[in-house]
Amino acid sequence: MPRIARTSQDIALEKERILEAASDIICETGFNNLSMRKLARRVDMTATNLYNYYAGKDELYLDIQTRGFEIMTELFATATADITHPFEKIRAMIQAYLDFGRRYSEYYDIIFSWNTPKFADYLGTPIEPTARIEKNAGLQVAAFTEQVLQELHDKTGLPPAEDINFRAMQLWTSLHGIVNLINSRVLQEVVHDPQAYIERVADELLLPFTKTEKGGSI
Amino acid sequence: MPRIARTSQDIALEKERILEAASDIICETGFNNLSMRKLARRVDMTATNLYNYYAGKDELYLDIQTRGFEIMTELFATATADITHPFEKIRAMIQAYLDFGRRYSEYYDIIFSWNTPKFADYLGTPIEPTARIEKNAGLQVAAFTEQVLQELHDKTGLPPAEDINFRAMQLWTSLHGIVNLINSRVLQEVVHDPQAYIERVADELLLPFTKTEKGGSI
DNA sequence: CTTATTAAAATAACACCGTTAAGTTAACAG
DNA sequence: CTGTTAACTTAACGGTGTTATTTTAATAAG
Repeated sequence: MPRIARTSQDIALEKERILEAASDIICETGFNNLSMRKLARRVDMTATNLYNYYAGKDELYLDIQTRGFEIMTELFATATADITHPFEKIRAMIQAYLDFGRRYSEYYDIIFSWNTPKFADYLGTPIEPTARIEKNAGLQVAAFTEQVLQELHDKTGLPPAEDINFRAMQLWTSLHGIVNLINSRVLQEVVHDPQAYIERVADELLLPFTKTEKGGSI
Repeated sequence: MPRIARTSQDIALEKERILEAASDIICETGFNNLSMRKLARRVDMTATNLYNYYAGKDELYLDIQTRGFEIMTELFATATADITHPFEKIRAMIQAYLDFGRRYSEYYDIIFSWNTPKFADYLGTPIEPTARIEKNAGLQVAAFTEQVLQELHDKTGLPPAEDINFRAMQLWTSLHGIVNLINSRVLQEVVHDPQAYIERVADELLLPFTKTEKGGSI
């Protein structure tokens, strides 16, 4: 005799609708202007009712981060799709990373902000599964990078097999430093020609993958 | 016949007291737990009365950032004080930067967070002077770094004079990438041995300052 | 010593925030 | 038609930054 519950698929669909609206708000007005009340207004329900779909703002954040990683993965994939030589793939991925960081800066900031929840914060909580999905989405990006480095190693012997992980991480942390400082509007105040700076750093990041490990003027 | 206003020095002293309390709160309970009301409670006044000293939370942030830069400058100074050779000074500064980023992570995060006010946000506002002080404190750190690179150049010819600014910025953005990812608890989830990773990156950052620009195993 | 003046501090209030508890609406099986 | 319960809303709590208004208190002049 009771009212029948919606299928979990229907619920997922509604969550998707909410997530979409949250993404819109973030992209339109920035991450700081996302509030449960505004989000609710946009999906035509009460703020409290959102809690029937998301356990809280944190779970929403996790889904947004996952979405960000997915966008990133896709950007990596399309950027390297038409390229055969792994060295050029790496070059393209560097550009794709910088591109993502700046075009999707709101996603980027949520993902790497220190006051945004991270996987480890949810171990043993009800939303640990959601957090795990987020983490895996991130690891996929790392795996993609290492895979390309592996390709290059197989083809040219560089980087050494034992350096693949290190080089992938180095690419990541180096580019992250730049993107983060750009998005926080600090780099612009200190570096005279940010674009030129970025290009040169990008060039030098490729050096460990060249034969001589030197060269690469400018 | 009116009550006489306090000297601007006395006001500065009271602002200093407030800033001190704010720093304490941040260091004890984290940056996110700093609120005007909590701060007021700690300095024994009302939240609204804080506005007689600080135009708003933003101005407070700026002062905190300035303080952070000052700590950083001092750490750089003491780290290099007993070192004569500029190459070793650079090595020490790299360690000092990493040290600052982790020991004073709350300051670090405020300084480089994208949702914290930056100099450019206050051009033309009443607190532009405060913002300018903050900016200069930051530039001083950069200047310190470039100065050491200049010393090294004068002594060894490396780095080339035209690269001094670039190398200083590269040191900064590279190390920032690491510190930021550590503080946001992301690096730990992806890099197997963070400490080893950091040490190797630090080593490689020194390569452009060595004769061969190669070498430096491990 | 009182009083007018005014700086410094406090009170009250506004509009927001994330979140919870309790109540309402509405759909469906029997 | 009715009992059950899922889905949703209303009311509320304690918090936030901030402004307008009022009170308190110090001090120079009379």
